[in-house]
Amino acid sequence: METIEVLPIRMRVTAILRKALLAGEFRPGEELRLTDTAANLGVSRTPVREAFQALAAEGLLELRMNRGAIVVGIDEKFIQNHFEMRCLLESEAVKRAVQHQVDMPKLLSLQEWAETNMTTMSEEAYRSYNQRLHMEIWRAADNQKLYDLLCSLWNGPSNRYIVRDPEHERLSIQEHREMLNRMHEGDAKTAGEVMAGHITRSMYNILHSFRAANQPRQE
Amino acid sequence: METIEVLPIRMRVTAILRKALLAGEFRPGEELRLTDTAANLGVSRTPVREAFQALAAEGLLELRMNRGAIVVGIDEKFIQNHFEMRCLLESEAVKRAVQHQVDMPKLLSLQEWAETNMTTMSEEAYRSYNQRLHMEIWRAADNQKLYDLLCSLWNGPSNRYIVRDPEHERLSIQEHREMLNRMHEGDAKTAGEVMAGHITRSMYNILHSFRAANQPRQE
DNA sequence: TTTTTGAATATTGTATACAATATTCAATCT
DNA sequence: AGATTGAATATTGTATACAATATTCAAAAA
Repeated sequence: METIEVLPIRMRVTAILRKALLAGEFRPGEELRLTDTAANLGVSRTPVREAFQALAAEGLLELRMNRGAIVVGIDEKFIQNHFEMRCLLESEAVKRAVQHQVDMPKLLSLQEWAETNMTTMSEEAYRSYNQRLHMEIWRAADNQKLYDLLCSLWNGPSNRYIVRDPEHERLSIQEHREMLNRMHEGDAKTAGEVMAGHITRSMYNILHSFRAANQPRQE
Repeated sequence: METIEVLPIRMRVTAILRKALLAGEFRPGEELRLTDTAANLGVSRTPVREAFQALAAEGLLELRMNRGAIVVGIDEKFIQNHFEMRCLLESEAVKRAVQHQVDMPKLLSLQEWAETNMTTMSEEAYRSYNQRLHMEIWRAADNQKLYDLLCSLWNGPSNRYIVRDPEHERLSIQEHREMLNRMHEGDAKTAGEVMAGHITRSMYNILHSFRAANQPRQE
């Protein structure tokens, strides 16, 4: 029997606000009022309040006692900070995955699928492949806390593209292949370095589109 | 004018439950019911619910849709996972602190105070010194996300001693001195390694008291 | 006996009520 | 004028009400 999973309102509100915050739809320093936000979304204050607390834990909002939430600005520094942490933790995950029992056949079949369908993949298909590949590595790293930290970072600015970027997807698939080869050889150190390079290049990619979206001062 | 800061109930409930969970006062897998917990603490369900969500984000509880929260077991693996992440991130913070503008005079005066008062320090004084020293390094690392991650890890099993351990405090102060010397010389790599060793030794210390508290099976 | 059903019970998720805190702004004082 | 007070307003934090979902368990069916 198929059960249809409906997310609680709190989750949907969190996702909606997170997306808006990362897209820069609120001004940095702006106050978000519980009552207004709830009214705008057509829900009560309770789930919005809970969403605010989750987003504060993610560093996207700052909660002030009895005075609501203020928007933390998304700037280049913010994006860099996020990616630097992802870089550190993803590299660590790869190294640990090699040392533990990573399921190489599973990773390789996923990778082969992506390489075969590279040119015809939908954006959704690419994102699914990408997430599955990364998460399989996190899982294999065999450290629940590392896994949790990477999951929370995944919701950050890392994976919020303005528009689809086929060239980035092509390069990523190449880098994944390179990394999987090193993992297959048991070369944890090099595999970790390839991952680090992959994340760093992704950062430059995001920073580039961030600048394109924010800098065009038409003087 | 001195203002007395009173924490919201949600915060106090979170702290109380976190402490109890880390102390193993609930059985792993046990269901925590919102209604019962609220009644036990003498508050309404709302702040307890919010505390549950925060603790779930910390990995201490698992929230199930419409079915309350279950207690995640604190075992040696859990403690190791936490410390391994702290080790990775604290080492990184030290290395970055050296490369940025760490306030060495501030750190050194704090350290000198601790060395002078080593034998007479209260537990509270030691904890304050320890936290200030670590946090000053995190701050100097100049990456807000790294700082936030380390703050959240600080609330984990790392800093929950069963009883006071003067020998551990003495060794820690020594290790801090060694690390500060390397930082002062600008040797980021070695300073990071000293930090890693410090955290790892702390882990063994906690694991030891954890075993002492949990293993004594009187057969 | 074992399985299935469904009403009764229990518990959560969301909305709303209420009390406490913060903000605003016009009136008052220096 | 500029600072200060304090009532009116707004907003949050907590409690409670209500609706939806899950669990239990006895009765019916196989």
